[in-house]
Amino acid sequence: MSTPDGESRELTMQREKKLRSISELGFELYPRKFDFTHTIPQILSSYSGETAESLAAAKVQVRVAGRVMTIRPHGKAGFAHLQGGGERLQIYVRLDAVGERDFELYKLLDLGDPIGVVGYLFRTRTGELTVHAERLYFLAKALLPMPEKWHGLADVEIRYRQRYLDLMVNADVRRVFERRSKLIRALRGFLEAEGYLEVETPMMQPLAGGAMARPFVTHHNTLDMDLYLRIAPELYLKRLIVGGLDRVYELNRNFRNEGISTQHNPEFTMMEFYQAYADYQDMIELSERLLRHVAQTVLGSLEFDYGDHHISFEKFERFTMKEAVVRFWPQAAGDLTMADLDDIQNLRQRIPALNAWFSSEIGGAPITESFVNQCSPGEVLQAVFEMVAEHHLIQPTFILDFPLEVSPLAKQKPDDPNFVERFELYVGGMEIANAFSELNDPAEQRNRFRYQQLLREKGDLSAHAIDEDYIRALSYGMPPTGGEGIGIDRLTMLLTNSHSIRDVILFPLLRPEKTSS
RNA sequence: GGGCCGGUAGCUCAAGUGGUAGAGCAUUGCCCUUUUAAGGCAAGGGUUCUGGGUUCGAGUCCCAGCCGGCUCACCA
Repeated sequence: MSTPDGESRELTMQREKKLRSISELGFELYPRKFDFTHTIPQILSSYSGETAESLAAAKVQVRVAGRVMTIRPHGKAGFAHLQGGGERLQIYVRLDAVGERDFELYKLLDLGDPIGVVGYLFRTRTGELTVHAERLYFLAKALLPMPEKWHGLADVEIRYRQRYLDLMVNADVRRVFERRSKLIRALRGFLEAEGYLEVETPMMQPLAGGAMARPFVTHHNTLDMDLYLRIAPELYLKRLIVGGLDRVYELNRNFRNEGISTQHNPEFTMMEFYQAYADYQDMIELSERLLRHVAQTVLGSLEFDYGDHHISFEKFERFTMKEAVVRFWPQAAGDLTMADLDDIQNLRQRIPALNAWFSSEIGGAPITESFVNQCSPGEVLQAVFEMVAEHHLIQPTFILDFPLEVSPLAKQKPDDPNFVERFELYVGGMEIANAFSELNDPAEQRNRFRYQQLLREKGDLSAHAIDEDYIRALSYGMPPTGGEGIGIDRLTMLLTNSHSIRDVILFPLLRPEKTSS
């Protein structure tokens, strides 16, 4: 694929031959630069309103560069479209206007060649704004053929592997990444305005903490030590809260050595932010304002379509995890009350009926018997929540109050120590954010880590490691703090109506390309 | 890793129940000074993903493998 063979080799040889002919005409093959007066979007936005008459009177001179995307020769004249800045502008090249040498160049152009044009603007008989060329400049050769012009580039693998081709021919792909950039700028702008300081903390960590996931391992030669690519910046950001940076955020990559899916890429972008003297209720309020701000900035609206759904950021639902389970519990699995959820034996007995409903109605994998019997009440509750409620959470919904056992870094609820002050935000059936009142009692934190250590010894590779250095930091006194992480790729998916995370990551991880000999 | 679907010209796709592998675009040559999926005439281009098997005969049927997509699981 990367090295052309067979027929495409022949195409390359044809184009190399043209390149030699272009050289023989006296053109420099890979010139250093091209001075332009306008970009293609500038010409389109400035002169699209002008009539043929006003253009003929003004005879606006332009120097403009772009990639040749269409060629329509007509004997001793011809048209082409140049593409730049995601837009296209037509040029008209005629022998008597550009001269023999430049017209020979026009005839040697291939789809994909970057060129420069000097000329004046006019409208063709069909009314299209066009550059009447007076000089052509050769800027580089496309030795490999462009994607097919009718169907564009459809092969999903090539779209991801050779994203530059995807960007060249699929205008909406370019718009997705422009919007992603705008989204990130809006997030930074919002947090800066709230008095947050952007920081950078280690990507390579001696312990992979701050989340429950399996890490990537690497090695430092001089120190002869293994390091982990971070699964989260969380524990470092809270060390900064201890240090008195009362509002910090980091917007960067995390790495998790887990499966790949439409919602998971091994490296993904997370924005985590921590605010001293706040709790998770404050983070809910902040999240609502933040999401409304970015939707308004990026889309100009609080409402948008996501697949078949119309989503609105006007209103955010709130349920505790237990409320959500009761609310969405399927009739097919019998009646369920809040009281039933407090009785783990009762809940366990209902799993078979729930599994039967799930496999027939939803088609997912059931909760296994060994999971139900081995795991803690909190883990069972979370599994049941994900099974019955998650796919209902299309409109923005905060799920509050998670079980203690699945939340080793969050503070307990004062009136119910089996649950913690934590929420996750769901939109479009996806988990978008995760936040809690940060646990700042070092003794309690050590107990939580010890519990995680037990899970680890039982073989749970994603259980949290004990981080004594972090406990030491907490022991200097961390103020009460609210913290949150927002999955930027998923938020981008929502705001661009993308249904695979690979469509919002320029170069998603792929299996290595098979080498052609 | 499991399930489902797919792999035919450079690209997008066709080829009843097994019977000479085709089309459009792209490419090459010629004609054409306002076209835009420009047009006209002509030409070249294939180990049908790989390896076995069944058959007189396989793009088509069987087995194994490779690659990709979707989906489920782990996870955010």
